[in-house]
Amino acid sequence: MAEPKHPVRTVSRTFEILEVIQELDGAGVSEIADRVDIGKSAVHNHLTTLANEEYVDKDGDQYYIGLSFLGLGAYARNRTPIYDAAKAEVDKLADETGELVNLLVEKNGMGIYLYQAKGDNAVELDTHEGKRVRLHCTGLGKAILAFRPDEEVERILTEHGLPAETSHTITDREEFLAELETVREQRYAVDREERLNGLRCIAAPITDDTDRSIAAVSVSCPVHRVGDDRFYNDLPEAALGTANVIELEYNYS
Amino acid sequence: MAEPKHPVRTVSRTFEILEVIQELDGAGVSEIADRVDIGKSAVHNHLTTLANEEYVDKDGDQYYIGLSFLGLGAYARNRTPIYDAAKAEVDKLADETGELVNLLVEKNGMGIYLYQAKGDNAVELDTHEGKRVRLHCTGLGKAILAFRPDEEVERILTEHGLPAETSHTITDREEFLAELETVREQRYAVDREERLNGLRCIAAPITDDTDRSIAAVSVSCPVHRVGDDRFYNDLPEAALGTANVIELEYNYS
DNA sequence: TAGATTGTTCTGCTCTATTGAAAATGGACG
DNA sequence: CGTCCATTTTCAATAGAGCAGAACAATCTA
Repeated sequence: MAEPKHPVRTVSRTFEILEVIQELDGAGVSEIADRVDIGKSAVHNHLTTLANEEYVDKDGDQYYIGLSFLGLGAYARNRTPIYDAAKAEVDKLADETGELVNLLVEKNGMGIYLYQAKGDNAVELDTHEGKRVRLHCTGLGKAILAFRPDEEVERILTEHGLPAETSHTITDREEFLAELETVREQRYAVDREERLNGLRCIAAPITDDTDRSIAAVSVSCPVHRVGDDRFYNDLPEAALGTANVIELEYNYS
Repeated sequence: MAEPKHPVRTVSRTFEILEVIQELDGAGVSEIADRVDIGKSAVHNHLTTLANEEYVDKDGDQYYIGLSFLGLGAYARNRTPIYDAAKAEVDKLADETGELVNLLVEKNGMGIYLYQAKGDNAVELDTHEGKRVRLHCTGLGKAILAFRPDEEVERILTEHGLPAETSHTITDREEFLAELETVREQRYAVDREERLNGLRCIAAPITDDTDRSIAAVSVSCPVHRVGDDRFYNDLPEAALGTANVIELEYNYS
């Protein structure tokens, strides 16, 4: 998006404040004023206004993100057609594997976790619904990029780069493009601790009837608990099966 | 919440715009300017600013709620302790009954749907996660109010009133309080088309160790498909069982 | 009790958001 | 192809809104 010609600064500041509150997991006026570059009284004015409309909860001297955002967030998610088609299947896969199952979509070159379901043994991660991640360092992202036109992949890689998240992250462009080729061949992507140490995933793309990816599902599990046998044999099959069912649901109903 | 002494009007206007977009399910500049009482160019400035930060998606001339809100919304929900304890059980209940299962919490005297899971035969409703409803007209709300101190109930009823949503809504205060007594006795609440014609629900409260309600779960189903037998015998048992498991999970872990 | 920290209120100044009109844009239709 | 109409987008001027800073209140610590 091009820079707005006449930005409304107050709006940006408001969301800046909200993001700080989220980051700090609840915060007070002074604390926020330190991080956002405006005075205490201005922050205070913002917060009382937001609290009045229930966009933040005030508990004593601490302010928290309000549940009103759930209305907007859930609404935005429900508008995403793939969500409706995928949710039940993602739940089922989490149930069957016992692991953490994720659904990711691409928006403006970044990945957004649209939904996740926890199986009984699911790892606890830093991911949560709505979280944004770079595409190159997750299995999900690779699965999505593998089924996009070359020029689109180039554009995204150029815009967002390939910074290393762990020592396993693929940071070389050529190497990454070769990896996408592999993904295309086997129709699923593997994340070998490329975003988080100790975590690996199997991800399968969900494509439309022109074979363009619109989302991806993954099963994430800790390296030390799930051995190679299950990881390289059972999980790809499970993920592919789920992706397939979702595709059918999405494309033909 | 008391009226802010120094409200930041721009913030209110921004959220007003966002709510209009949600209500209209996507809207253009003029359309929004008609509903919000400010000029087109001002609306345009707001929208470009919001789009720049990806809080709205621009598609041609239409603006839509952006997925960035999912991050804030899901975060707010995860901060609600009952969510984590309840989600898996709600899913299970939806699976077993095949109906629509809801989880509601109270905030500032109103009900907020925190989560819902659809069974195979689930009705399609106007409810969605994050939606706010008055407590008096839903089984969920009655289940929550029944396990709150009298003075709190009085305060909420006074603040929000008991407007009729359908011809079955209980609008008389005395009658409503008597209904709560019944709910306390049987430990579940029945919604007999009190919020929507053709829809009835069984709702069970989820209480903490002082027997104060913190949420409620319900099973919703259409009158014409689910007969009295199943409705009055099977569903209460199922809902109570689920509420019970959630309580254990919530209070002792 | 003094001192430190944080939240809240207040006032005037500055700069921002808004208005209103005019210029682009993009269909729809003959 | 060009003419409408409806819409979005730009622009300049101005009213008024948001902000900084100081003062006050409240709470906590030592």
